[in-house]
Amino acid sequence: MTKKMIPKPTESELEILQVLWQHGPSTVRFVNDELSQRREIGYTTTLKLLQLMLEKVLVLRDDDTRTHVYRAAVREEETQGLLLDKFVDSAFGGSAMKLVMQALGNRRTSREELAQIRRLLNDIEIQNDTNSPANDAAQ
Amino acid sequence: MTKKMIPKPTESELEILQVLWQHGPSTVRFVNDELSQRREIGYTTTLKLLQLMLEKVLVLRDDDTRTHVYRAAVREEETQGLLLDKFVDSAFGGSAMKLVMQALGNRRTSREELAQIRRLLNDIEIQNDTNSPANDAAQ
DNA sequence: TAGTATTTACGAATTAATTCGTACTATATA
DNA sequence: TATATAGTACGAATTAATTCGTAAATACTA
Repeated sequence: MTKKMIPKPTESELEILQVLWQHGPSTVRFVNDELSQRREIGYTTTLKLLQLMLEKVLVLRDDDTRTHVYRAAVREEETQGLLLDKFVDSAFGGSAMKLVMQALGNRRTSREELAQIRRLLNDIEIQNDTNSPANDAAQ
Repeated sequence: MTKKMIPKPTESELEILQVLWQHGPSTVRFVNDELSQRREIGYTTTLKLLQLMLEKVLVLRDDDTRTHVYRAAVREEETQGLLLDKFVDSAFGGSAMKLVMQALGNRRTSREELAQIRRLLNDIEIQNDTNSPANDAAQ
């Protein structure tokens, strides 16, 4: 049942995935232009990164035309979930709660965002009650 | 005004900081024993890591006795905050909200934890109202 | 005291990530 | 067509992180 195991993208690879997730399938030129807005980076560096990402199957490419077009091979939410798990583990000793509290506590959060989180909390609570009334403690 | 700039700890350095934060000042031997419970690692590797961390001033050490004692030089919350900022930026394109939603959505959260977050949300809302009634949007 | 064990210091190998130069090929244009 | 432009492939240098071996010093123990 060989599950599709996403390799953890590196910092640079993540930058590129962000571009592809946000703008859809793109040429090396386009990706490089985007990255260049954030930092100094040569064209062939971007090209090489995309080629390496192709080997790792983090991206796919259409090379029918001379100018190749790359697109993300991994979903945004899935990848973020993977990274989040590792991050919670390495930086917060496994406590997602601590991370959430820290994230909410240390920055300005608008009324709209607060409301959004409350809605999510309500949903979660309903889920908890519906599915297992006794299970009010996490693992 | 030379602010104290914390260098971003690497993965391994973070592992060690976790041990020091959790157990307080420790010998190389102790840190190594702790790390060994999680993964394969040689004694001199741990030693070397601590020595490098000393240079970066991520830790301090007491070398009055032959067996040196290391302790964290950076605070847990502060370091986590720094890492969180970078992580939000690199993995979530700067959106702390997306991260929080993902963190809450993708795992079981107990009733007690939900209540804890609600309390925090209330506090934040009061702060928002008190300090700047008009400012209900984060930049 | 003689030998064993523990510890520190430090050089250096290894591995992974990032970066870019150069050669080559295809396309566009003067 | 000949020249310039834009693209891909790929080797290799660089840098950072991790790992460990070995030597030297100190402390323990038989």
